[in-house]
Amino acid sequence: MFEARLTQGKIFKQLIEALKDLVQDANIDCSEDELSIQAMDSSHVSLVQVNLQAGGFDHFRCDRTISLGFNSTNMSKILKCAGNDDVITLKAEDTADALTLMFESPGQDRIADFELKLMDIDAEPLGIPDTEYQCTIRMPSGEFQRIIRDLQVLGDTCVISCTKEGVRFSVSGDLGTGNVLLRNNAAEKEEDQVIIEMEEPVELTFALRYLNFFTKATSLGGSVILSMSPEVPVVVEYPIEEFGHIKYYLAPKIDDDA
Amino acid sequence: MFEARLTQGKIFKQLIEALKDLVQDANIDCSEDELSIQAMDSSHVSLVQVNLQAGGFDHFRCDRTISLGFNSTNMSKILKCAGNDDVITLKAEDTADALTLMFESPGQDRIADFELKLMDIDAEPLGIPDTEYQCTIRMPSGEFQRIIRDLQVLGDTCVISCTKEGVRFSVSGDLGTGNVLLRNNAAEKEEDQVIIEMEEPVELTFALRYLNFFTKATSLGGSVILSMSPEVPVVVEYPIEEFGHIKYYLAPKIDDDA
DNA sequence: GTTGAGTTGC
DNA sequence: GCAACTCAAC
Repeated sequence: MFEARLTQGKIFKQLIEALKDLVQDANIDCSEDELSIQAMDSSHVSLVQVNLQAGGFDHFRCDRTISLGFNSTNMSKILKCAGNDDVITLKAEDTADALTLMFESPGQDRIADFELKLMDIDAEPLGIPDTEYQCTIRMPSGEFQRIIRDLQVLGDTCVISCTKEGVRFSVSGDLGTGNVLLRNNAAEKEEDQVIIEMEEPVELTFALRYLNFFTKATSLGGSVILSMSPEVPVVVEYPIEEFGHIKYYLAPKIDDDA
Repeated sequence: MFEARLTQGKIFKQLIEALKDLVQDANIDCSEDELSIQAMDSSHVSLVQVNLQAGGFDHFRCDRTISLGFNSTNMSKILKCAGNDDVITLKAEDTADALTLMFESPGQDRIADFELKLMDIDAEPLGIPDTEYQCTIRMPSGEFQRIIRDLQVLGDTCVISCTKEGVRFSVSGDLGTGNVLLRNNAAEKEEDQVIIEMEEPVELTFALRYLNFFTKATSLGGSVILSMSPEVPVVVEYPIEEFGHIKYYLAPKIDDDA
């Protein structure tokens, strides 16, 4: 059987919220080492990938690898029934067609359990090579969210160009154009830092619509890490301290103009 | 060329917010002395007029008078991309069809620049005689906002009557009637003062809808000044300390009942 | 069109 | 810290 107990149930709530707008159905894959979720969005443009290390749970048991296919809207509905301070426990028998979610209030004076019906989902083979990237930008996640939200006012496509000095987000549309430049900035507070590691400058173009979906993960942590290389998908990673991460992949638009 | 730098960018944000509900399109007119905006509201009932002295900017350069026609909704959208603590710089070439807005974060580690496409607007000839008024009331701007908001509950028309003793705002509607009387009051704090200067008592009737639009300027300053004479438009002025003002003009309703 | 969440100002 | 407002999701 599978059983995972998470004192900070809020993290699991936030993770599901951070992918439900993007993917309809997905598998929770559990091994004895970790819980992971991988899925492409409905239009097969982007990919989301969640990893939670077994050690980050307060209790974790997984007798055999198991795939639990869920509908993210329904999962979200059930998780709305959990308080942000609740302890959340996930349970499934090896052969079960349902996932049990248990919500315990901090004082244990309220215990709720829900069963979410599961579904069989064709697990798409998702080979994600763990490559080196030419540019890596760590910045405050709130800042990234703000920039994406702002630029959306002006258009639906955004150019991200990274040099040693900083990273520039540009948009152009009917009302006009916009640019936001963040300088490499080793602020005192780690959460305010903008840290760029770069071998070669990189400039890529993306659909703001998807970048905006990604920022639903903002509340999971203070930092976001963008990794870019020419002609390959950008990785937008929200690390979850001592526990894992949620990563989004989005292929750049190809400039036919060039 | 034209270039104006404003450390307190918030003021410009607030000004645009204070007129965008009232006017769709307007010109920013710049001379070497000042930046001004004048426009009638869409239904040609009221008029708004902004003046900012060149000396109030941290840098101001205007080689030749220039009119920059903008759509206030679009301007507002772009200004939403500026933080309240940002330094805002406006720039335009003499022949430009776009206005450049630059937003610098306090620490300068974030620099954003936007271009707003401009439009040609027929500048309506707006002769505003600088007359003496029979009554002038200076009161806390928050108090004025509160009164207008409260009275709107009861009706859509408001009578303002000013005597030496005080100013009375009256409304009458289906639910009942309401009156708010403010006494002449030389409070210690200047911002709490209600100061009435009067030659003859004046009583005028106005549409609350427009007075309410005017109160969008409340955050620009602690005081508002109402100037009234019989049968001419009231002036609702929000002074901006050491810098300029935003003034609204609204014609009184004529009592056919009388 | 309705509702909810986030953000921002008081 | 609270409330209003605005934007986005359903």
